[in-house]
Amino acid sequence: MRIGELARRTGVPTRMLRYYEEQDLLHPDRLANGYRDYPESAVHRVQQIRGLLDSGLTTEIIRNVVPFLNRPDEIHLHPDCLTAETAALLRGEADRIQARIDCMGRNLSAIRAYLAAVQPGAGDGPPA
Amino acid sequence: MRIGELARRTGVPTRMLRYYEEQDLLHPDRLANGYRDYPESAVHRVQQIRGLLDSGLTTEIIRNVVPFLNRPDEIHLHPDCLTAETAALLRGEADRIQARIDCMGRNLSAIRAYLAAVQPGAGDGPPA
DNA sequence: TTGAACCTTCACATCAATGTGAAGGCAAGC
DNA sequence: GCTTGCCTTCACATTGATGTGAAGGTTCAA
Repeated sequence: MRIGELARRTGVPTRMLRYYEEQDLLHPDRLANGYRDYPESAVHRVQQIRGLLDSGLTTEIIRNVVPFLNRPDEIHLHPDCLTAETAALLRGEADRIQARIDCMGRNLSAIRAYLAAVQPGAGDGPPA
Repeated sequence: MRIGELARRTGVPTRMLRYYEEQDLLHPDRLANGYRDYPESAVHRVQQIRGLLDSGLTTEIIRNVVPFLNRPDEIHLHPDCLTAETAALLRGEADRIQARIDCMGRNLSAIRAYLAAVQPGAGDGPPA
């Protein structure tokens, strides 16, 4: 598909899709006329990128982890290609993501606890 | 304590501590000479702010939720002070934080699954 | 063949978070 | 008193992710 359709289907502006390509997060083919040509899987890929970006990761980090996020049915990288350094880097990123999740989880609990204490029964479905 | 000690104890530069104050995330008292005077609890508060910032939240969002993150033993806000709008806003923020947690959790799982598939036993403790 | 709706690249603007440093006031010790 | 180290405010620079728009090529359909 071309860039406009991908933008429509993901809600990500074309400007950003080109930026992600510049940052080596996407690698669309080119049609004869120079237009970018994205595979169907790009929709999922873009959603992953957006989620990671929204979660505070930089494009540099995402560039490192995104090759490993493909669906299992896509064979894309042999374990042989995974150097020890890359694996360590990946584990490091995973740990940092875990720390963020933990941090947000703690704070979220505090917020929810506060809301529950102040307005019991609100937000978790009506009591009848 | 003064700003220098807080910076040392949290690892956050004084520049940022002043910025967080400007953003209404911190409200230190002032000594007679104009120096900022932080309570002991500011250490924890700053760590919360850093964690949320690292998790991709903006200072605006943090400003909205941070008053409700105090320890339960600190009575700081009567339920009366919580307008319906504030509660709704808070629930909205909570939902967005939840969405981030979910998103990061999915990506984290994918990364960990990949690592586990490629290097079973690494990172989860030695097999003996 | 003209116009609309795509696409291209390029460039400059913006915004939030942060770095850096100048110019100067205050406090403690020598 | 002077130096040293802390603090103050102010301002300008930078970085990463974006917005915006110009100038122009390509379909396609009326």
